[in-house]
Amino acid sequence: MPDMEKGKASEQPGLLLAELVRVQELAREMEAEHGRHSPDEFRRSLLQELLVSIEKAICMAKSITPDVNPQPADGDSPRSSGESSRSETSKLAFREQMSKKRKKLPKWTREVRVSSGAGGGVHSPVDDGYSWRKYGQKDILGFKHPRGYYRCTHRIMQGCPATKQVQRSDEDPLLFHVTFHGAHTCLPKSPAAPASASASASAWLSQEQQQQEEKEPVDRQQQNQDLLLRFQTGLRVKTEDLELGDHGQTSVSFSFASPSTTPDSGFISRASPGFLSPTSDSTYFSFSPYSLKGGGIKLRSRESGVTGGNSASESPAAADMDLMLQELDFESDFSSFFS
DNA sequence: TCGATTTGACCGCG
DNA sequence: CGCGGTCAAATCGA
Repeated sequence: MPDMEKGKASEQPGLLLAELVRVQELAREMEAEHGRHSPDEFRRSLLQELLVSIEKAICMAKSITPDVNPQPADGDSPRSSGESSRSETSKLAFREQMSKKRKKLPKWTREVRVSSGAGGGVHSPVDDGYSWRKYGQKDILGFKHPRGYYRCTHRIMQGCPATKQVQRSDEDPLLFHVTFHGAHTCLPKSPAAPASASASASAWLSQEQQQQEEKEPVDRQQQNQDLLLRFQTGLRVKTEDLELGDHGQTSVSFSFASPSTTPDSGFISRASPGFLSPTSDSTYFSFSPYSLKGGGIKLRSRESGVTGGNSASESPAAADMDLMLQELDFESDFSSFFS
């Protein structure tokens, strides 16, 4: 079950480097934070994030180390079985390629909790700054709620392999287990000259994200802060909904319809599930939502997505990014490396 | 009109 | 053979 085989040796180094840079940034942030009176929670988040980055870096390093993954892969050679109705060999080929690739992708999970008081619990505010496109939903044995499958919107355009699965917790409807597969390779259009935070941030964000963003302009001051914080606000805060209530029935409109739902419901954004582009030298794209929170900076979140991304019936009050990283663990495949 | 989501079918793996 | 993951046609909605 080695999930993460030695990824493309050619790209891993870049990712690794990016991750290391991130680690460094986080460390600096912590250092800067040292003398300050920041909330414990904030520190803890930072630390946690730092740990995660380190772990990722280690995994990547291992993955590109020759002897760590002796298995050349593979076994899924072409199945001799008769061809399935799903005709088109090209399709099949594509699939096999995909699945083969998937095995190489790193995978990690995190649990995320939404703090919406409103009994809503209707949507999962799990967002990480990337734009995802849902491509499936399935009821999973043993789970009360269906699991949502998302992949990076830029899969086609940029061949970004990142995917994630969002599973609402059985016990706590406000808790979501998010499993990420693969790192993002999609990138901002090389922000050659990141003159302003917004500029760079926009570059990083996808079109739709921008669309959403534009509805919620970040005020100037904030932008400066953001700059300091390395675009932490570049994160899009959007709500994605999973199933609705208990019936498992789905209805997007519904979840977004509730104008009165709690303002802060929603959102958790954590960034960095993806890595920086290997080719980019843009190390400034290091998101760190926690800083936002802890730093006392509040994201104006009327667009927190709760309301479908802008209908903002919410109070302009800054939502205190109630994000909580409950736990963040690397999956078994990762642990397999350490054994 | 076009991109995103829904949803049932398909398919490989265990 | 069942389950989890993905595909893709139909549908939604901005």
